[in-house]
Amino acid sequence: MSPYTAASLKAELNSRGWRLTPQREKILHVFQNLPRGNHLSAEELYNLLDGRDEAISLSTIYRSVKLMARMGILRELELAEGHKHYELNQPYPHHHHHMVCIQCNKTIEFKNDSILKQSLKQTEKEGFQLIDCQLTVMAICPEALRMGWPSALPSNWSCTRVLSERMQQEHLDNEEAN
Amino acid sequence: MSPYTAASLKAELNSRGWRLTPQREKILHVFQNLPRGNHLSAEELYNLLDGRDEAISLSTIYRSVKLMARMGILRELELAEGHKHYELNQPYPHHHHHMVCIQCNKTIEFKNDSILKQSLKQTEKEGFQLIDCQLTVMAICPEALRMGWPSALPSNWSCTRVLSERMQQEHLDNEEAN
DNA sequence: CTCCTTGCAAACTATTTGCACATGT
DNA sequence: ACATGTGCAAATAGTTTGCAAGGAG
Repeated sequence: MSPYTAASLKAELNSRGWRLTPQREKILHVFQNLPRGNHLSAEELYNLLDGRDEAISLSTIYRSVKLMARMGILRELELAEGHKHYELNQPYPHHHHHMVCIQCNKTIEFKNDSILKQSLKQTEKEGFQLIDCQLTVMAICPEALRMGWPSALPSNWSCTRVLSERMQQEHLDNEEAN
Repeated sequence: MSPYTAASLKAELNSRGWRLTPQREKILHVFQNLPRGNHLSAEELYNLLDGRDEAISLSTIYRSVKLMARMGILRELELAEGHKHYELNQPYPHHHHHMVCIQCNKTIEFKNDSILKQSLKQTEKEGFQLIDCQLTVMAICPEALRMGWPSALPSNWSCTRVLSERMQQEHLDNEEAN
C-alpha cells in the first residue's frame, strides 16, 4: 500500500485492460497530497480540481473514484452526511472509526487498534484479505442525556456545541478547497 | 429495550409532544413480529403493509422510521445495497457486523462481542450512552484472490457464488413481502 | 486502428418537503 | 381547539447511464 506513482498506477490499470488517463492521474495526485485525515466527496474533489483549472467532469470523477476504490487504491467512507467520502487507502495506522449521536448527529472520530485486530481475525477465518474496516458507534451524547433523553427532549432539539463545530468544519472545508 | 406496547410507545411519544397514530402503531407492530435477524427498507415496509391492506404512504413510512430511530426504538442499518434498513433496536446480543468484498460485494454477517466492548469503552470515555454499533470490514474474498487480485482480474469479474446467493436472497425477500 | 474513456445531458433512486386536509390530545 | 400527523405530488440530492467524440495502447 505504498504511495502509487503514475507508472505503478498505469501498470495496475493496464493489467486489467484499463488505461491511464490524465484524469485518473490527477485524481490520484490530489489524494496523495491531501493532508492526513482529510477525505473528499465526489463533489468536493470536483470543486477542488475545478478551482485549479484542471476540471474533470463529475461523471468521470464518480467513475474514477469507484474504480479506484474497487482496485483497493482508495478507501470509501460512509459518513453521517449521507454521501460518500474517499481517501487514499493506507490501512494502518491512519484509519479511524466514528461515534455519532443519533439525537443530534454530533460525530467524534477515534482510533482503536483492537478493532483492526478483530477484523483481521474475521477475514482470516473466512479466507478474505483485509483492505479496510470501519466501526460506527451510534450513541447519545452527554448533552442529550442531560436534557433527559429518551423522553424529555423537544423534537427539534440539537446540541448547542454541534452548530458551532459544524460552522468551524465548513470553514476548514472551504479553505481546503482553495 | 424490552418490547414496546402501544401504551409505552404512546407514553414515549407524548413525553416529547408527539402523538400515537394508527400508522406508528402498525409500523412498530411489523417490526415486533419480524423474524429475528430480518430488517426492512422503507420500501419493503411499505410493500409489506400494502399487501396486508393496511397501506401507509411512503412519506409517512420514511418520517416514522426516522423518528423511531432517533428515539432509539429502531436501529438503522447501512447495508451495502445503497439504501437504509431498519429493525427493532434490541442491542445485545442480536446485533451483528458485516464483512464485504470490495471486488464483488459479497457480504458475510458475523458476530463479535469484543467489538461491542470496545464501543462501550469508547462511549464511556466520552460520556455517551451506547445505542448500537456496526463494524464494516472491507476485504477481498477468496475467489477474487484466487483470480489474482489485485492485478489480474478482468474489469467485469464477479464471484460466481455471489450471483446465485443474490437470487436466493431476492427470492426470500419476495416471500417475506407477501 | 481498436476499444476504452470522457463530457454532456438526461435518467434514476432513495429520500425529503410543501401544502391542504385529517386527527390525536 | 389546536398543534401535530398524513397523503399526495413535486422537489431534491447524490449518483448513474447513453451516446457521440476523443485518446491510450
